[in-house]
Amino acid sequence: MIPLPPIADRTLENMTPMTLNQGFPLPAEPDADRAGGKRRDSRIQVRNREKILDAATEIFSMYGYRGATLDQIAEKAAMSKPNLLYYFSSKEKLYLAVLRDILEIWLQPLKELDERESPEREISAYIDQKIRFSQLYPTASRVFANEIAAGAPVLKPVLDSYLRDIVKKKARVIRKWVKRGELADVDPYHLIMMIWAVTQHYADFAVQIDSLLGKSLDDERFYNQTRKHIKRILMRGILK
Amino acid sequence: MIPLPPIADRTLENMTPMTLNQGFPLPAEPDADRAGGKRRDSRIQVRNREKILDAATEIFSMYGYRGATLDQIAEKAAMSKPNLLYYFSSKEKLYLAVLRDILEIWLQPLKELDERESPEREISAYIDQKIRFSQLYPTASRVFANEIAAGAPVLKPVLDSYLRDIVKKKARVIRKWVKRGELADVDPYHLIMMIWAVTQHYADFAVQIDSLLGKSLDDERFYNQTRKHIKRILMRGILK
DNA sequence: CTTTAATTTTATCCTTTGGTAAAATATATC
DNA sequence: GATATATTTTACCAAAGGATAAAATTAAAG
Repeated sequence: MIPLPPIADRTLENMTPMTLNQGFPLPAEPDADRAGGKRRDSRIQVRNREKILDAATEIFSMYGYRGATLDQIAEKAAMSKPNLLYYFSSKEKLYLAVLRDILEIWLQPLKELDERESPEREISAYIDQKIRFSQLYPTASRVFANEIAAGAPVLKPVLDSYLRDIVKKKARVIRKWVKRGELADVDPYHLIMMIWAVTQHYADFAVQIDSLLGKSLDDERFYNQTRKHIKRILMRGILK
Repeated sequence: MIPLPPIADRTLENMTPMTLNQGFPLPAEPDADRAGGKRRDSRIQVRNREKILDAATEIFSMYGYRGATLDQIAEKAAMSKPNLLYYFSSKEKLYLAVLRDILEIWLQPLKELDERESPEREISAYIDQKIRFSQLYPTASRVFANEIAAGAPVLKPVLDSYLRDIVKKKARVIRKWVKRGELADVDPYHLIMMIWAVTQHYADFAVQIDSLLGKSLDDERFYNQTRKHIKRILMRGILK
């Protein structure tokens, strides 16, 4: 069992940061929630958990933690609510599982910034990865955005420690590039956030973009045009 | 009364775009919802509506339409729920009122882009206004973001027509600048979205930024640093 | 096959939530 | 200050939503 404090006085609803996220990025599922018995990870088990996580990601992405209902998620996953609860014993645990998955893929690209390479190559690759994430996991991106907008009740501890450390480290990399004269004199933090902002925007505001242009990143042409355009302007803005 | 179709089969919950937004940006409150009688706009009336709208904006910004509860909003507005419902007869109407207010200020700056001025001056001013909006109305920005993430159940018609037209018009302005050789060869739509993305990010992800930097746009120093940084990179990226 | 364990369904519970009715109180106008 | 109107409070209600219990079904193992 994930050692959650009692729900009553400290819930996601109340926006209080969770107390548990000590092991990082998020507490490794401590074998916890799987069906009680012995015969684990049966084919059916794996398939259903995946179905549920997908459905949950989609619903959470639209309505946030509070606005999403288990009924909706169950319906999207094509199973009954109690059946869903057989796999994830509470809405909160399900949400945690979803966030855990998202965080992992969200963080990965940043970690790869390598000061030994040229900023041109590295930042370009980073933008590529971020926009690819927006294309592949737009719902995940929105779940993340929602969590932040809600005050990061779950992720706050992660932001405050883990993410903070990584970003600090990568800011140093960028600063090194600036000192070496390979990059214009930009603030590393603002640069990183600018890249996040622009790339995530295409996932988070996909509906708006579709309204204005009738296009989405699913369209390979549009995807590439977007990618190149972002890179052109940003790279021009920051390279010496 | 705002002529809303019956709630049962067509609600925000169901994400179906509202059918009403024909008058634009959003249906002008057709005198509708005020307390029934004659003595309108009493001081108390104005004050309470404002209190409610503020509270609602804050709560909606955190939890979205579905996740927000009237109890929360009432509490934040320091009044009882039935009292709140005396001023706005339903959650849906309240949400509409909030969105109406937001849309107005959100749209304004874009309209002002003027092709007779230089792009340098105009785009710079536009960025200034957008970042100022993020500073002054971060919650409004998040309500907007939430609405879009939810599939724009209310704003879709507005995006599809009104916003679309404005953006199209302004894209033409930008294209003109490009043709005149005052601007690098950028795609107008992507440029506009890039500006939206970057400026709104500072409102929508304020919690994340606070985690990473311990700063917010409320801090005048940080505000100006941010503003200048965004402008420096973007302007450098797009000016000839 | 039979037996045991895993999965799914059905029925149900309690709390929250949007909303109403009507009584009570405050405010303004004459 | 009496009367009419506007505002606020109190008491509810029905539906939705998270969760549980236990029966029914399905799948796996011997």
